[in-house]
Amino acid sequence: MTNDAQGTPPAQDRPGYELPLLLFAGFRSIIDQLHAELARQGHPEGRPAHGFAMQAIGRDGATASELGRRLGVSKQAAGKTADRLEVLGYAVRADDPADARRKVIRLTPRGLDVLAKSAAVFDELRAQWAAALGPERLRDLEDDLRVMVPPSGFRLDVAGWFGP
Amino acid sequence: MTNDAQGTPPAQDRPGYELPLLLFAGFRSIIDQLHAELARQGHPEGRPAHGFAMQAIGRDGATASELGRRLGVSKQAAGKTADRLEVLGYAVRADDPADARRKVIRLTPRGLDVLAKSAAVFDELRAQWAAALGPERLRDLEDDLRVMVPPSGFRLDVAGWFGP
DNA sequence: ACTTTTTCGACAACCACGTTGTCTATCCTA
DNA sequence: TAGGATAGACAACGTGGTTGTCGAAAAAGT
Repeated sequence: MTNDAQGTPPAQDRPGYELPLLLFAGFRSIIDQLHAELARQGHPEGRPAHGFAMQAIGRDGATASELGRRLGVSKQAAGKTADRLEVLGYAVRADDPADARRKVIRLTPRGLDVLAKSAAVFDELRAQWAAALGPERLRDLEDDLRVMVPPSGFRLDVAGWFGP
Repeated sequence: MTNDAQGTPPAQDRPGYELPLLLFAGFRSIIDQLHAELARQGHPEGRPAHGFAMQAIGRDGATASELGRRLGVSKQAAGKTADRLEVLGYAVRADDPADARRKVIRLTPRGLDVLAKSAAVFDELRAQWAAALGPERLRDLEDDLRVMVPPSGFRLDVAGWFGP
């Protein structure tokens, strides 16, 4: 036995702190490239948070409360994001004739365009990764990540990083 | 040739948008577990941003300007973070006798304790990944990420997500 | 040695994005 | 029909960024 005692962790060939940094840098790199490309394609205003919100709104629209639940934030925060999307021309709010309380947030054609372009850019970026890494290694990477991440949805409350 | 034409991207077996989500979820999962464990070990106040800042301060200390450069944020933002670390008891500021302008931010024993505990938890978490995935696959994952992320340092300006 | 330029820290104003709490209107149900 | 749950608006606040300005101190150029 070389170093499998139960005291200090055995033979960490690599420091553990690098893993989250690499994951974040990878995420950050993709997002930055996406938005650089979107800016080039006529959408210079979008921010990552808007992209996630629009994805969550989807083609069918959503109310602020629903959006908040999907994004893992409060309905007030979701409402503010919707305000911003409205100002930027990516979404509109409409009354729901069936329920006078609800105001459905729907994407405008411009918003749907961002969504479509984003999907295309994401695919293109993934293809670049596949070309650099090899398709099967990228699949492995994705599979491994899928194993390790909790199945719960993706929370986007990056403001206070949790905690009050 | 099955699908290597240069038109539309060939046979995207997987949608590209999942990759960044998985990367972020992996990062988020590790960070959340780290802070849950740190809270359990007597540091319930720490936020991810503080951890990164303390890492950047290091054992030798740093000035606000240096800290800002290391973190990729303005010196004012770094100064605010230092204020917060000071309030939380993780850092202190001291005059530099050699340069009356500089005020060196140094970690307190409590701050160094967070750093040490964080390193241990990161190692432990990485060991969990290695156990679940297999050590060589985890190494592959890290290597692949290292290939894809730009060599430039890790920017932590998560507030406005870039842009004004 | 003396001016000019750079750097540092502080202060202020502002913005983005989250939080809680409260309030009213509306819908659903017992 | 009364009561509870839900939607959205509004306010106050916290945190973490950003710019811009300023004075003091160090460095650099004559």
